[in-house]
Amino acid sequence: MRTHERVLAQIEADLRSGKWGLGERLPGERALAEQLGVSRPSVREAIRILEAMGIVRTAVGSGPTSGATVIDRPAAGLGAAVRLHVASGTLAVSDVVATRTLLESWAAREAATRIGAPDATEPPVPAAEHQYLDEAWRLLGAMDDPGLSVAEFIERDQDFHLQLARMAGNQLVEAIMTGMRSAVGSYVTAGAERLPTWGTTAARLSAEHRTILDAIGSGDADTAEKLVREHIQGFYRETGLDGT
Amino acid sequence: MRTHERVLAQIEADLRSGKWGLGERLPGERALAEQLGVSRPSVREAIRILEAMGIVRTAVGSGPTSGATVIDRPAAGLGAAVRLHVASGTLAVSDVVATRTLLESWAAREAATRIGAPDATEPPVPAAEHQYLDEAWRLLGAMDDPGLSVAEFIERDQDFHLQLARMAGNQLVEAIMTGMRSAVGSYVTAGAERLPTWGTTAARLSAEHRTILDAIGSGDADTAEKLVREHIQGFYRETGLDGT
DNA sequence: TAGCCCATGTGGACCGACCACAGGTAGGAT
DNA sequence: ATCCTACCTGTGGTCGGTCCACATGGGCTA
Repeated sequence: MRTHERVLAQIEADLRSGKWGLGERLPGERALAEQLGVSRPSVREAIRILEAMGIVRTAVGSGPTSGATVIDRPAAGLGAAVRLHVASGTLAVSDVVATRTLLESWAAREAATRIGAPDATEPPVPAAEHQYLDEAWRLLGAMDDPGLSVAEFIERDQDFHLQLARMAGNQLVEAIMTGMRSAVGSYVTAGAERLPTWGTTAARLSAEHRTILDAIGSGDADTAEKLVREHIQGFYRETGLDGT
Repeated sequence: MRTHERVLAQIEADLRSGKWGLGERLPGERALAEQLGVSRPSVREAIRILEAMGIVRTAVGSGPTSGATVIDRPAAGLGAAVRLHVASGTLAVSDVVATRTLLESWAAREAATRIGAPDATEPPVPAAEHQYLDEAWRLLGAMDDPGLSVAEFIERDQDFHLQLARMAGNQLVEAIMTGMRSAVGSYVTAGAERLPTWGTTAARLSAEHRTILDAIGSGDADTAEKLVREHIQGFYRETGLDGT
């Protein structure tokens, strides 16, 4: 096993054992190198990987915010992986779109179910779903601004859709959605900008968003799932990003 | 922007432009460093990330297999990201299980649909689905060996389930499934080994596998999806990995 | 002609140094 | 006593160079 892999394995074991929790700082690179009996470059390579995976963030300087801090950004690693493989041609954008449709229509169903029948088994955040729902409505209002550029509209649209994923309460699904967003966001914006009738499309998307939120808010899982699927598929078909 | 990030961005751009395709080799670390006007450690850090993401593989020595070669292992990066975040406590195993259930039941539906109504729009691999189906049946036969240990059985079980995902023809879904497998495989094996009545469970799983393959083979999408969902949920409920 | 051996190119690992940066702190000015 | 400034210190960022292990392949030798 290569040196940086040993370092990585050690840090992963320490994470698993709870030695370092969220928000805490790893020892400095020099200290870590000495503790593990390896050189500083090897430690740095391991930390680079952790950083790319969204496990830590690094900062120079001194004080409590400097050094390598444990964070929780699963979407960073997932997004980078998807983005790089789309770049290399391994992953087709159409596959990403299909996966997004799948995950998000499921999320809508799940969200509607949770809203409709509040799960009493989650005491820490009893009304979290409604909080997310309110935030979604707020984002929806922000999209009505006629002065928005295409890119700005898409930005808010993605925020809205991310909010839907969040309502399902599955962090992995949320992370995958966020990752895919960062991976293919530029393709989506480019596709939207090519549309000659963008104004019409934007209005239709907003209207659909409202029907989706209504369905979720009233706990109608079947309708919510169906609407989301048609909403996403319709947009990608229109922009030609669905692989056809 | 940090130096290794510039290197990474450059390589990603080159990948996107098709400068280096699958199976080709990147220039050597020394050459790359000189071309980009950076030091070798910076190049190495960038390559480390690409390696962790499953974009390249590195090998020492000389000859055509040495150096950094472009590969396509999206599951490597996705798996590492999921595994590390499970280790750090960000992602719950139950969320991973839920996501797996979601993706795989969709894959079963998709596979059955494809088998039932062969898609003539994919000329390169006309009978790929049937090929995968045959392979799945073969794996199923290998699981009947009564001399298998729990770990060996689970290993084949995961291969079987991966085969299902493959039949859906979505590389991202397949990669996510593979990644999740590597991320939580040890939890699954540990859970299975705790079961007092493993022999009974194994026999039931095998029987369910057969009904699933039958449903897919006959193009019955609804049944295939339902069976897979119940199959997975049943197993995780039995082993207590579903979060309850 | 067959076999061996070493030149060569590759990544792997390390060392030591210097830099930029941000906090914290001690000192001086008011 | 208070505030401000200048410096000290610890942090990651970057670099150049060195040496090593390894695998190949071609040239040399028997």
